[in-house]
Amino acid sequence: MISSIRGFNDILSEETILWQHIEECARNVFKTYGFSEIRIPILERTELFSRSIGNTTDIVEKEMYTFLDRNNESLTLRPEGTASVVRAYIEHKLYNSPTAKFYYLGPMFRYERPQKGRYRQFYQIGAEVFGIDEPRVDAETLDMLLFLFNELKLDNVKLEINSLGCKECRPLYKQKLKIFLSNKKEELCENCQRRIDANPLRVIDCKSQKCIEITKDAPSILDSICGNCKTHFDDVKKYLALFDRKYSINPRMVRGLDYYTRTTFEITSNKLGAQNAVAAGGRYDGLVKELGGHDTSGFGFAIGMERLALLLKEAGGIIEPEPTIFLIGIGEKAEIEAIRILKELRESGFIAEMGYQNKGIKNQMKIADKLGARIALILGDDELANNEITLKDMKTGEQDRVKIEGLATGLKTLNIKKQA
RNA sequence: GUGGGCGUAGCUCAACGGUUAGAGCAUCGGACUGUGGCUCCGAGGGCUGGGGGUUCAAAUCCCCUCGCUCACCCCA
Repeated sequence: MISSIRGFNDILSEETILWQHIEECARNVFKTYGFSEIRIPILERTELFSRSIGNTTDIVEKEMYTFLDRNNESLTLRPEGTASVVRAYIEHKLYNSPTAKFYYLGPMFRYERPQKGRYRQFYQIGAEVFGIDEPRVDAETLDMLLFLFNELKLDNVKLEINSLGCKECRPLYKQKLKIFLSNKKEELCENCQRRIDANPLRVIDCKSQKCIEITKDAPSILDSICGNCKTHFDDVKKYLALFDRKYSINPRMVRGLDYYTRTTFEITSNKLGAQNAVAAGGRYDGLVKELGGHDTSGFGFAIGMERLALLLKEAGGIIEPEPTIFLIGIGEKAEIEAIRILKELRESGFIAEMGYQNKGIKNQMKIADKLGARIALILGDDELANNEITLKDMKTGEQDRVKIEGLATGLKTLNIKKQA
């Protein structure tokens, strides 16, 4: 047996029904906020990711699916979506549009050890806004994301925000923190001793009780950012209040991608295991320029599809299957007429299935039952002789003969079609 | 890359080192040739993840390997 490769999963119908529901909700919500869909390639030049995400990040250093194609060019399966959207924005000179707001959805690839809510091929729904560095954009985009969660009937998630400052003030904070940490180096956990140089911000995010204790009175980034960044952050909070969104401030929240500036955020749940973020993102004001465009600001987020689906299942959000009509034809003549009816029903928008007559009526009824059919239609010689068909309600067990002519119209009044 | 837990039928799980590896659910067939759900009867389905070793004898003990899973790391 040939199996799928590690961390690459088949999404089966039970799951795809939920995924389609999520996607449909997302498309509708994003549309009302003025976002349009962009479809970006799955493969990009490796350089795009190393330059945007950051050469020293784990993603670029050890998690990318990178290979040489037949032209000896280094290509990479996208580990995230933002870089590609930014590239497309620059490449197609989309900065001429007054509203540069895009959303995308699709698979991403990272070579990591799979665990709960983390796979090597995983799906994200993301959105990006370009060209406006107003703090209202941050709040408005967060409002959109939270509205999507509202629409999906998902509560029990929480929004945490932070500011990482800009390219002027963050290095100063990093330095300050490094000095603080160096003095306590011996007391930190093994991981964090290594992190002091590699990624000092990570230390204040460490889960080890020891490190939490030690970093209690470490300098906070929010006390260290510059005046402009501080004003921006205060305004984001002000606008979030105007959009009536609740949040908490977490000055210890760190993001793994180098391009983030100022506002960053996470939406987390305690139902997700160790990978507790269902969505995350932030502002990236230097990225467009870094990738060769004008000095254009950006703000965006990505939602983890598998994690979101997990939460919806946890919350018991079961999607009702659409009602089905099951046709049973008895005998050759009846089968011919049943096929005609089957086609007519489908073309009228009903979900219709038909049994196989050599199975016998009893077994066909069983199949109808197992499929969860709402209505069974039975056509035999008796019915055929009178141009009628037996209509059985599978819930109540009641049945009646009705005229074949006008059947589809009649069924519509029974209200068994999907509610629009 | 590191560590823990687990691999027996499609699924959930039994089986002290000792008959032909079982049960429930699911599937298929029958009781019931024009009527589903309930009940009863029957059937199919297993290289016990793979390889090696110990033993008269291994699903069971040992070693290796692969896979799944959770966690670290990291992240959506």
